Formats: sequence, C-alpha cells, structure tokens
Amino acid sequence: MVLGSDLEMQTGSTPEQMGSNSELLDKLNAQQVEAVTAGWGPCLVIAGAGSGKTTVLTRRIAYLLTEMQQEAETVLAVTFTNKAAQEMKNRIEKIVGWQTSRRTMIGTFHSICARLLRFDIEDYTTPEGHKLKSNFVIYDETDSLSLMKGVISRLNLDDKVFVPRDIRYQISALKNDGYTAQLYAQEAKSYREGRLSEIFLAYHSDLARNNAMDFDDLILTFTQVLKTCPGVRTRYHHRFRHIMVDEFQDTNRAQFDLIRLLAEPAEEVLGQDPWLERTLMVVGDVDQSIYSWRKADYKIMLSFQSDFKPARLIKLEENYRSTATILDVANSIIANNSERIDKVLRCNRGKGGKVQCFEAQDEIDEAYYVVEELKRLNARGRTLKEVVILYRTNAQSRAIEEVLVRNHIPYTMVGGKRFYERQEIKDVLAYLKLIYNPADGQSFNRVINVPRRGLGKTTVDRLNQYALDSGISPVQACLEAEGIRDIAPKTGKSLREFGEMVNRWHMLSKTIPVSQLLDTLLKETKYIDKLQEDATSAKDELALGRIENVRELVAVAQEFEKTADEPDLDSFLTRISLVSDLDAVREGEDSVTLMTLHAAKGLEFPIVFLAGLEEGLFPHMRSLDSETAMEEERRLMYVGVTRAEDSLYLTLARKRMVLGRGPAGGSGFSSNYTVPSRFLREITPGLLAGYYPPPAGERREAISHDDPFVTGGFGGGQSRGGGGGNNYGNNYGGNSRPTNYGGNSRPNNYGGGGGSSGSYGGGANRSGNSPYDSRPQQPAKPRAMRMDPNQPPDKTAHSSEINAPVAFERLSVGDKVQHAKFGVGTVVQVIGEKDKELYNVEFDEAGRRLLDPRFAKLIKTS
DNA sequence: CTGTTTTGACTTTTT
DNA sequence: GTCAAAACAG
Repeated sequence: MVLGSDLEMQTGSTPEQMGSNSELLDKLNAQQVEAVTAGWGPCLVIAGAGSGKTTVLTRRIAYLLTEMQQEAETVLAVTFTNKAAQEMKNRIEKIVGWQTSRRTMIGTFHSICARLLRFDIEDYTTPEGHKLKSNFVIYDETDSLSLMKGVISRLNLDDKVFVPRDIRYQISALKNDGYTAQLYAQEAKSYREGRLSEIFLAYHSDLARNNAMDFDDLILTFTQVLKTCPGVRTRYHHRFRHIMVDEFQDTNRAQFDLIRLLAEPAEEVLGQDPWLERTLMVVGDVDQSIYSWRKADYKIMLSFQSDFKPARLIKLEENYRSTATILDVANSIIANNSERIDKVLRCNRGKGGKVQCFEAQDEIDEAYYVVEELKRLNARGRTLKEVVILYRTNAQSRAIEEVLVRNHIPYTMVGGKRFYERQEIKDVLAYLKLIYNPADGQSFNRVINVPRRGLGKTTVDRLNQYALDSGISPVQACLEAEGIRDIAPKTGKSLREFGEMVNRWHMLSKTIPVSQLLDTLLKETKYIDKLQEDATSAKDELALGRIENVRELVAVAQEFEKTADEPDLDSFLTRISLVSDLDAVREGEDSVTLMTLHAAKGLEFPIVFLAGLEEGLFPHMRSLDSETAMEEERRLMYVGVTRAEDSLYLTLARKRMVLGRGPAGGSGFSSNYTVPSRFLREITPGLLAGYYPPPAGERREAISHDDPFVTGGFGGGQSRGGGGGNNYGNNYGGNSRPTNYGGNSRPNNYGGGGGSSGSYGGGANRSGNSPYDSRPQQPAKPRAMRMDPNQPPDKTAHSSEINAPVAFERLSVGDKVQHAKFGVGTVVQVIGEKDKELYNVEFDEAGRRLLDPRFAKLIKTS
C-alpha cells in the first residue's frame, strides 16, 4: 500500500497527464524502475514479499500503453485470483482511463481461457474425437465428481479400489501436468494405469456428451486449440504481444505450456530481433509457492531464464510493508527450508513492536483473546478493517465467528463454504446451466425432480438411457417421453411438460436479462414457495436461510447486469463458475476480515492474527511425514507472517475440538493436549512476546492439570503511562461466556442442543458466505465496538505501545472471584509485583489455577 | 415415488 | 457436529 497510495491520489488528473514518464516512475526504487521500463524480450522479476510487485506490474502495463505506445489489445495479464485481476484493472483504469483499460485482457488463467474458448471451441476436435459447442458449461468439483462416480460404476469398477474422489484428483493432476486422456492412454503401463486411462477416456467422453468442461480442461483444451486449430495460434500470438504473469511460482505445467505457446516468438526473421515489440514478464517469489497440491511447481520459475533465452533478471528486494521485527520472524522461519534460493529482503521500516504470542485454553478461548485484543486496538484508534484473522483450515473460522458475533463485532469472511456450493444455489444454477446448455445431464439430473414432480430414479434412468440410445439431449428426450415404452403416460406427460418449460426458458433467455429469467423460473417452479412451506412446517429448519440465499443470488444477478460488460447468461454462468471470492470486502465497510492463509496470498493488513499454531493443524497433519510438504507448510507460514505491516499476533490453543470429538491429533490418553507448532520454535526467541514454546521433546504434561499455569503475558509490558488499554475486564463480565452457548441473540437454532455452532443461524447471510455481499448481519452490527474511521491510525506510536500495560482489577488474598470458565473461586496467593501480578485462585469446581488478570477475566464478587 | 432414517464423509489449501 | 447422499420403509 505504501507504493500504491500515490497512484490513488492522482485520480483527479486526466489520462493524458497521468501517462507522463515521471509520474509512472514516481517514488520507485532503481530496480522497480528497471522492471517498469524494461524493453522488449522476456524478463523474470523476483519479487520478495511486500516489495511492491503489484505496483510494478500495473505501472508496467501503463508504461507499455503510454510510453511504448502499444495498443491495449496486445496486453494480456494473468493474475492468480479474480479479485487480484479486478484490483489490477481498477488501478490501470485510473492511470490510462476506462476507454483504454477495458481493451486489455486481465484475468486468471481459467477465466481467460473460458472467455477465449467461447470463440474457438467449435473449430476444435479433441484428441479423443469429441466436439464441444460454444455454449459449454463449466463443471465444478461436485459435478465432476458425480460424473466420475457414474463413469466408475458404468465401467464396473469397484469404487473401493477406484475411489471416485481419488481418481478425480489423479486425473486432475494429470491434466495439470499437461496430459490429455489420449496422451495418457499411450503412456499407461501397469494394470492400474490402464484402468485409470480407461476412466480418463470415459470421463472425457461423458464430459463431451454433456457439452461440459471441468476447471482443468479450460487450460488444457485452450492449449490444445492453440496447438491444433490452424491459424488460431498465429492469431493470438499476433494479438498478445505483451504477456505478464503474476504469482509465477504457482504456475503449473499446463499453464506454462499455454504461456509458452502464446509468448514464444515466431521463427526468426533474418537479422531481426525475434522479440521486437514483444515482451513477457513473469513475477513471483519462490518462497511463497503454496499450491503444489494443485500441481504448481516453483521449479518452472527457476528455469525461466533457460526456457526463455535472453531473459533479463530483476530482483526486487526491498520490503516496504512490514516492520523489521516481523520480517525477522518471517526470515527466521523460512531459513529452515532447504529447497530454497537464498534471497535478501531489505527492510525499509522501523523495528516495530514484538510479535505477540498467546496460548489459549481452547479454540473458544483463543477467539476471546483475539476479541480482547481487538477491543484494545480499538481503544488505540485502530479500525476493524485494518485487521485480518488468518487460519490454516476453514473449519477454524467457526469458533472465531461465534465469539465475534457474540461480541457484536462485524466481520467479513472470505471463502469458507462457498456460496455457490450451497444446495439451493446449486439447484437454481443448475436450472440456468440447463437452460443455457440443454445437453447438461448433470444439471438435468439435479433439477428434474426439484421441486418434486413425481419423477423418481427409475423414470430418470430410463429417460437417460433413451437419450443416450437416440443420441439426443435429456431435455429433448423429455419432449419425446410420451412415446417411450416403460414410461407411464402420466409420467410421460410430466416429463414433456418439464421439457417444454425448459425449452420455453431457453428461448426466453435470449431476450430477457438473467435476473428476470431467474424470477420467472423461481415463480414457475414454485421453488421458493416450496421452501416457504418447508420452513413453516418446520420440515427443514434451514429453509429460511435457503430462501435468503436464493434471493441473494437474484440480487447478484441484478448487480451483475448493472456492472458487466456483456450482461448475458453466458458470461454470468462463466463468472459464477470461476469466482469464489469476489469483492469480499466492501468499500467503506468497517469489519474484521477472516480467511485462510491461502486466500491471503497477495494481500496485506496492518494487523494480522494468525491462529491455530499447533502441530497437526499448522503444520497440517498431512504434511507431517513428507519433508517437501513440510517445506510448503513453512512457506505458507512465511506468507502468513509477511502479510502483516505493523503488528502480528500468533495464537495457539492447548486443547482443540475437532469435529466435536476431542482434541486434534488425539488418539490416546496422553495426547489430550496439543503440541505447539514447530514454526513457533523456529522463531528467534527475542522476537516474541508472551508465550514461547517449551524446548522440543519436553512433554506437554509438564504443564499439567494440577500445576498452575500462566496464560501468556504481554512480554512484561513496559510501563508507559496508563494510556490506551482499559476496562476490558468490565463490560466483558463473567457471563459472557456461559458454558453452553444458548445465547438468545439468534432465535433460530441457537438456543437448543448444547453449543450449536450457529451455522446458518439467523439465516443465509451469515457474513461472508456470499461472494458478492458480505454485509455483516443484523445482530452483528457494530454496537459494542465503536471504531471511529475518522480517527487516523497512529502508525508510528502504535508498534511500541502494543506492549503497554492493560488495566485490570487488583485483587488480594481472600477475594472471591468469578471466572467465565472456571466458575467461582477464592484468591489464595498473589505472585509478582504490581502491574505484573498473577493470582493463584482456588476454584470450587476447577481446582487451583494460576491466572494472569490481564487475560483471565476475573470479576470480583466480594 | 415419497418421506424418513441411517450412514458416512467431512476438515488442508482453490481456480 | 454438520450436512447431504444413500438406504430403507411405506
């Protein structure tokens, strides 16, 4: 942001003024200038965390358009997420104006391929001999998996031996490595490979019959189109003369092949530079490669210079983002990786405060710690939108969300159970897909009897068989259903009516906007009415939420019509299929952001919480027995740490519930407690304040039940006139954490059976589930938190003040106290001097505990 | 064919 | 502990 901000200040100027050389290079360091102004030819930019690579990329594009007088159509920029693409588009628009920027092509590999395939797919025949039409649909993982199940059972293979899920993954991996079904068939040697190849082929013929592609096909197929369709490659090759790829360390083989086909210059014209008026710039950081499970391979980046011969190398090594302490933490961790290129990252900021580390009792306690810190930060004038809470697995968000809701802190969750993966959204989208592409059998099967039309499995099977035999689409088969033997006349009529309905909508879809199409189909199918019935008859307690979600989808469609370049069904479906995290954070909305570490790639926040630093969770269990996987986890940790600008908090829980079943990693009696993450121990000791993990090998039981324990402290908080911190013991009272969370804030399904997680509680729009609208929900309105956005954050003072003492209620021996978790007790001992006191409390139920009043919420009752 | 009950998968990360 | 798919009963 340090670098980005100056661009934003220029919005008042006209595009002509903006393009001037001096402004494009304003405030850049020498290496950044070199990258922005690099001449023709290939160029590798090694950009460490926080080194301003987004700024460099956007200005590079602007530079090409203005200083180097290149046409906007010749620019192709590949980003890792749709959100990054949007961000880049916006920034470029500000520099060169909308008229120019809209002509560039910026997007993810997937969305770019999807868009281009619509034009060229009909000229293409797959190596297996299939043809697709331009109205193909994109299958997500669920669609693809159910197709796979069908294939495996059709081939009479045992789904215990050939687990559809695993097979799907293997085939996906093959495609990411650049294998088509046909190519793999030639290489398959062993028995199992032979079967796999059969499945691969059959799966693809099924996809083709449905006129569908999965995610991986988008890239692979477009690459094939370039290779095999005459003239296509030349056309695009001629058009895209300036290609930029961000996050290049996470490129896989299939994507690299594609880039190579597009970028590599045509054969040399005698005596002329083949790269004349052509450029290829790839940007990345090997230490941030975290997608190898998707077949990303950072070695592709390492060999870039030999793959593209006269490649120039530029290193951006100055970090403008984080404090020196945060960088030191990051560096001390990543240094433990061996598969690594040594790299310097020079810090451009002050030392900053220590990184706070806290050990909580359990995941709820951990969340409470975060909330308490949020309140303290608030008191210092920091706003919620400066804060992100990161975690390794999506499941971890639950406890945090619960506590945030309880404390009325608005939040925005990125990812999670994705909006479009919900049952009701998939239903409605399946209708749209079927309308768009009547050959889509998966969607057909999904909606044929939703809502109930009296069409069961037997009927559908027979119909599908008929469709298959006659080589027609399932929708067409419906129209002919009354003539099919074995189908009762009455059933046939229902089928015909369904087919006619879809056909009618199909025609309609060409003339009316998507949102109206949605309205029509929801009305005619009575989809919402049925849900309403379910809701009132209490059949489905989630029904109300589902209605909300469907309404949300209609709103999304309306929004789409307003903003999209081509607001048709076609681009709506493509977008919905490929977007998961669209504008997660609304401009101006003051809320905390929650997301996984993976989702945080490329982002930065002044204040970062990183939760769940426990062995088995982070690093994740599945990486424990592979050194390569462990190094990837470590890179993930590196990514997490380097998101932080000013303050970083690391937390872990002594106990953690997993699937309601007890602690993670936990078989056996002795492993009731979690083990602190090895990454904590890898941090140079002086950099952490609060908790520091015991030496390796020391058994966790050393801090056992009867022994007193100390909740992590604030690194001996330097006394500094009792400013910032304040009454957090007070309004937080002992009752804010009742043993069962039967809170009354959400009437729906919160009250009942012990500790309900509140998913869907209060309806569908549980913050952040919608990719489009993440407004915090009504009960979470910022009531308790009044963060004043007008009050500027105090960046300079902040980092040192983080260690300031927190006010707490002073106690002495004999005082009766109430604790949220341990109940009622009596202080039996006071340890340590003032401001750092610890209280030894004898609880009626929970025994004797040593507590730090700056964390433990002790309410004096006598 | 529908409605209910039971099983079982899920929790690594995402385009 | 949650959800959806599969299995079962009517």
